[in-house]
This record gives sequence, structure tokens and C-alpha cells, in this order.
Amino acid sequence: MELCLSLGDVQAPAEPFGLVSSSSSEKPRDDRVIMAASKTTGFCMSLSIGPSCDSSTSTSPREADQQLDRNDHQNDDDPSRFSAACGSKSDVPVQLDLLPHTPVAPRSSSHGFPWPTPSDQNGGGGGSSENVNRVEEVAAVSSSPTNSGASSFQMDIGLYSSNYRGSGGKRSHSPEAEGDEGERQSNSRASDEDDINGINTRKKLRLSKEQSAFLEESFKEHHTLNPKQKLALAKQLNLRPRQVEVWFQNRRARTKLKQTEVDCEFLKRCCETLTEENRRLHKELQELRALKTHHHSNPFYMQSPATTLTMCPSCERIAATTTTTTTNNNKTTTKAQAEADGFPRFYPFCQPQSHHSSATS
DNA sequence: TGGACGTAATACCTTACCTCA
DNA sequence: CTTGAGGTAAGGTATTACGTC
Repeated sequence: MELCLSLGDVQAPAEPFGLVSSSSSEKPRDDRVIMAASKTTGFCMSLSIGPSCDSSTSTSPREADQQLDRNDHQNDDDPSRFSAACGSKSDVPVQLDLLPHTPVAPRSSSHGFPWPTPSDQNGGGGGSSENVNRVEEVAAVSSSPTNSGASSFQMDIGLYSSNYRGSGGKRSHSPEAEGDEGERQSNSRASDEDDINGINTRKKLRLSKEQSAFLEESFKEHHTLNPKQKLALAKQLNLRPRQVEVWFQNRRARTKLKQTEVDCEFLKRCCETLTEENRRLHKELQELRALKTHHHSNPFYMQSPATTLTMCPSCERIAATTTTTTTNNNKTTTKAQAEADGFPRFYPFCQPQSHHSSATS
């Protein structure tokens, strides 16, 4: 993406605006954008939304992911699997451990996420036996309705979302969905009747606050999920992996929309600033032209050194420079020629700046 | 080695539903 | 009670990347 704005008669900046992604070799998928403006405008701005979505943290190889995801989708589309996992008609949600080798550690993780983070893996000291314990802990927490201590959150959402059925993506709410969330969606229970009547209505589930909050937290960690993470999250929240996947898709879309709005606002301000700068430069140019005209009408014009308008290539300010002649061993050289010989040009408008000093060095 | 093909992940667009003013 | 706007879960499709033959 490039933005070039012409400044009328004045030469356009040598360097257009640029969007610098965090990785030049990849598509900027992490919503982190740094915008740099030309030096003439005197400002720059960086935009950063959320942590970098480091794909390196997606630990598992693609092949393994695909294998896992195949399981995921198979499970997605398998009604029997889902009715079993979510308890279907049963009041007690049954937790199927679909990834027996996945070290799921929802509460033990320092981040509170069901997948092991690098810090957990490095400093957690989690050996294989500990992983087994963690899996057992999750199973115990999610399968015991009376375990209201550390698992109250999971049990709440378990009750709430256990009404999902795998019947071709159609959802319905069962009478078990009581409480605040159940009350909120009591009008959705007619879908069962619709199913009976063969009417293919699409009832919409709203994720509970706890589910949304947890997904939000995990989104801060990763904007994308590998299959392991997706499964772990789905298991933790008692949702289908497809739901987790969709939530992340929509969340990314929302993030992008917001980022677009921010970018739009920033570009608008850029445009305003550059317009103002353009106006100022035009005015400056007119003044200098008037000065030059006045110079030519001066009776002592011939005795004064020639004046030309030049522009500093670095800061692009207009300057009136004089051309003087010097005689050196019967050889006449102009200042412009001296520059061609390697002498720096003098820009009277420019303060001693780094780009000028560097030109002389 | 390059092309055809299949698969999976993701982005994007859209729809349907829900909530609220 | 109705209605329209806004939010959001989910469906459908296009695109892209990767692996296999």
C-alpha cells in the first residue's frame, strides 16, 4: 500500500507514505501497522492493535494440524459425537476426551488458556505425568456437576451450551438451559417444535458472557487457532470446534473493520495535514517569486549575484541561492559547478540538520 | 522440475436471528 | 406492541497455501 500526495508545483516527496508490516516477507496478518510520514510533514504515527499474531507460536506442524483438524471436522459433522459430548438429552454433560495426547491445562496454565503456552512449556516443568494429571483434572472438573469451586464457570457454560445438537448445524435449546442465559433465550425453545414440523428455522445462540470473555482472552493471545487450540477451547467452553472457529473468524473480521476505521481516520488527518502543508508551500513559493521579481527590477541587479530558486532534496524546502563566480588560476567556476565537483549545496532556509551535515561528510 | 489436482485454512460477503431503544 | 438499527453467530463462496501424483 502506498499513498502519494502531490504538492502541486512542489516536487512530491521522494518517499511516499508506507505501511510497514511487522514482517516484510509476509502478508501483514497481525493487524499491526506502522505508518510513517514524510519528513516534510513532521509527524509520524504508529498503529498497533493487539499483540503480534506470531505464527511461530502455532507449535504443531501443519501435517499434524491437518490430521487433527480432520478429526475435528469429522467430529463436527457427526451428530452422535456431539450428542455424546454435550450430553444431548442427558442433564449431565459428558466430556469426551478426543485428544488423549493433548496436554490440556486450562487452569494450570499461567495464562489461563487450555493450551500450553511457551512459558508453560519452558518453565512449567510439565512432564508427561503432569500433563496426564492436567487432563484428568479437566475431565474431573468438567464432568462433575457438583464441583462448584474452580469449575463453576465451566459448569455454567456447560449447562448453557449443552443444548447443541449436531443435526446439520441446527441448534435448539432444551429446558436445561435455565438461569440467566437460559432465561434470556427462553423464546428460542420453539425450535424443537419447528424441527418436529419440518420447518428449517435457524435459531441463533448467543454465547454467554463467560464464553465470550474467555474467547476474547484467548484472542488476545492468538488471532488464529491451530486445531489443537481450537479443540481445547471448544472442550473448555463446551462448544463445538466449529463454533470456536466461527467465533474467531468473526472476531478477526471485527478487528479488521475497526482497524480499517482507524486507518481511514488517520489517512483523513494525513490528507488534512498535507493540504495545509501544500498551502503553506504555495504561499512560500509566491513570496519567493515576488522577491525574485523585485530583485530583477533593482537597478543594482547586475551587480548582485544571480539568484535561483532551488529545493533541498532532503527537506524539500524552497531556497533562494546565489551563484557566485570565483577565479582560480585563470579558471572560472560557478558555485553550481563547485557542487558538481563535490561541494555541498547551501540551503539557507535549512537549519543545520543531520541530512545536511551528512551530505558534507 | 513443473503442472494438475485435492485439501485445508482463511477472508469475505451475506443471511438470519436476537436485543434494545 | 411494533419497528428499525445494530450486533453477531453461522452459511456460502473465493482465494491461497501446501502436499501429492
